[in-house]
Amino acid sequence: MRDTDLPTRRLRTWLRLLRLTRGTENRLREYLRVNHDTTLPRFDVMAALHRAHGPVKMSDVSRQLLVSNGNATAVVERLEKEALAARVPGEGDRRVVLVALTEKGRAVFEAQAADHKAEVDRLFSMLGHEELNALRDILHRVEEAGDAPTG
Amino acid sequence: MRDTDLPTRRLRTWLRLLRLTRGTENRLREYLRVNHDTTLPRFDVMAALHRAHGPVKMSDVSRQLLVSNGNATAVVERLEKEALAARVPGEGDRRVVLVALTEKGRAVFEAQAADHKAEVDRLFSMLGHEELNALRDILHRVEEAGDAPTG
DNA sequence: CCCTAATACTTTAAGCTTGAAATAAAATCC
DNA sequence: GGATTTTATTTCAAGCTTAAAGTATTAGGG
Repeated sequence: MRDTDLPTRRLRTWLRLLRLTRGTENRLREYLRVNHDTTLPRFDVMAALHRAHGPVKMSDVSRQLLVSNGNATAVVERLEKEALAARVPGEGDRRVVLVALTEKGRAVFEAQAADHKAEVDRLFSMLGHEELNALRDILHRVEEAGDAPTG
Repeated sequence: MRDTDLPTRRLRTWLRLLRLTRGTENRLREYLRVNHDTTLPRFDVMAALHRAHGPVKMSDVSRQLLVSNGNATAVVERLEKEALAARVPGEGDRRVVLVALTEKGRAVFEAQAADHKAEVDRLFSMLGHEELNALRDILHRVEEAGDAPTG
């Protein structure tokens, strides 16, 4: 396959990338389910809230996670039902709704996050600094392209 | 961030990879919806059937796409309802169910696939042979690891 | 052979996700 | 400053997805 044209190579690479991502997500989902009785969407939203060190607009949650508005609403609703997150009305703009982790949510997330990081480390243990550098350069190149898929 | 430790770098790289994949999937979903009135799961299943050049076991579909058995059943059911795919009972083993594209399904898919490939080519147009080579090496390294997430 | 275990698939309940419509509030424009 | 448009969020219907339980069939071990 030495002379494969670029479009074909790009397609094949994308399919392999997608497969790697799906497989990794499956492992992490299983890990979070078995060890922390939670799901990836919940974990992702809590991670976004934790990262922010304070209340976050609903729209920022969905923008960051690249999911729809309705999705953010739904997941936050479930987190609220378990007292892991709480909604606060926006101060200046009354259309805005802010979300933040509760005390309980912060504690629960930090325990999950430590384990999650260790699991990711294990899943990608075959990649050292050199490979990570190469991957960093490629991701950077994709992200900086005007119509970058990551917005 | 020059001295970031490996576990942290692996986690950050994974998060960026996930973001790239989600963004790309969002674009392709939108593209298929607008231009071909179909969805990614349907497209993925049809691609697996098309690739096989003949009937495929249900279990092979789910294994290939890294989704659950029940999911494969559900998506195939919808494809069947639109006469794009058809189920055939397995010959030797009566537990087995085989699936294949119909004539219509094959024609429909081939049109979709050509456009899909062009769109992927566009989304990754910033990657040339050199970057694809680097990415190929990294993916290969991950895949060949014993506990590779891609199974 | 018959019993048990393993395999292939489907069904079900619950949760996830999207796109579009609905609601509400703020910004813009005569 | 009242009408229109834009922005922020929620609601809704439909489809996607999983994990677990259920059904049917085959394989293996006395």
